[in-house]
Amino acid sequence: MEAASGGTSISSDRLAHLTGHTAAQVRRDLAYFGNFGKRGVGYSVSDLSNQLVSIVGIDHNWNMALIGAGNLGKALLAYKGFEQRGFKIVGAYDNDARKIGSTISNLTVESLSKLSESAKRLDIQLAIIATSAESAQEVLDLSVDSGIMAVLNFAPVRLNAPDTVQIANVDLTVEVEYLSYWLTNK
Amino acid sequence: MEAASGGTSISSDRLAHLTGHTAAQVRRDLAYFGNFGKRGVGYSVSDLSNQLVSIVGIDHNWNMALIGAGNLGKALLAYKGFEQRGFKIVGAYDNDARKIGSTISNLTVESLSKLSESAKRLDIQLAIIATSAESAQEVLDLSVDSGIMAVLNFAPVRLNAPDTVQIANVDLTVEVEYLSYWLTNK
DNA sequence: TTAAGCATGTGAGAATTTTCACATAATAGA
DNA sequence: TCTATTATGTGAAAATTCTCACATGCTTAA
Repeated sequence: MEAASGGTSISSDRLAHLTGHTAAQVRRDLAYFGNFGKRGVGYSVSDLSNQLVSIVGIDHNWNMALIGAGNLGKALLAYKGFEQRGFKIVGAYDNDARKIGSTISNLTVESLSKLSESAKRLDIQLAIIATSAESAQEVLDLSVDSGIMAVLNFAPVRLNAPDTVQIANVDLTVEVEYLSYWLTNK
Repeated sequence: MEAASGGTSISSDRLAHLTGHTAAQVRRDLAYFGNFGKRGVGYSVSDLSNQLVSIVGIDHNWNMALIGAGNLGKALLAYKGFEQRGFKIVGAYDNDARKIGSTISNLTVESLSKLSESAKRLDIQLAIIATSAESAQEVLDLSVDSGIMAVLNFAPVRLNAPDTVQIANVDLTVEVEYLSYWLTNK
């Protein structure tokens, strides 16, 4: 169980068991990024972790803008999971005059018109869109204009962006609909 | 543009454009469930919608239990998207004595020990797990024992359940990590 | 030093998914 | 009625993804 680097090691078989994949799949996927394992031994847990952290790019902090300070936006501001992994929400923006100026989790909600200036000043690379479906495309366009290159979209719409901007969609209703399908057809 | 049934119709080409897929893919996927289209015309929007609503099983309501009344849980209770699509949260549960008895969005948070009885009484088929990663497996086991067959899991862990129970995972950190990878390696 | 045991990394093949391309059915206009 | 046009549904090919199985390298023990 001891790897050369001193740490405990883990086999592809065990990783597969833990993640719900097959051992061959784990080996192939890891081999895509490099030869991290040691034949006859396995993968050094600490080495592997360091390598992956570096590859995924979470070895340094990213600054994020939260756009949309409704229920979901508030929850995301309060959510500790992002910051733990190096994703820090440094600005919150909304178009609703009743929300602008209010403070949530130590951040003051600003007018959306401030986004472009803030993005540059605060070095924001990533935006979270937690607006309604109707406003989302407009907000995305503004984000792109502000130089933001990656977007986490919670609005239930397919957004159009240039290829230089990456969008990850989180659609909660799609997930429950999948479960509904399963319950219906099981 | 008019389909036989009277409604407006839409082509696979246009559906593809709207959803970000190819026309051939749209046709094959729809054909898997039945021959909904009309050659030379397209798909009747209203017919297609009805068919899909029925296949996905959202032509009737589902009752859900929310487990974990932290920030995320509160946001999910306040989120309108579920109810709009026929998913109704009819019970909220937590183990934290400070949360039990409090009211969020017209629902009183109950002790987790009440889940099993409530699930039967309220005909709950679906659970949302919005607890910490540490509690999630335990909460899942309890849900399974309570007869719940489908689970939407927000805790960042891979849960083990019998094959008769379906789990959909929503891991927000995975999504931002994907964006981080993209920003790092673009 | 040698042999036995272990687990990686990876060709080769299998399985799955996607795309191509066209026969077929429906519609509209002359 | 006949012709031109349109867009589905689907075989067949292409591309991609996953699995099998084993040569290879590392470790331990005698």
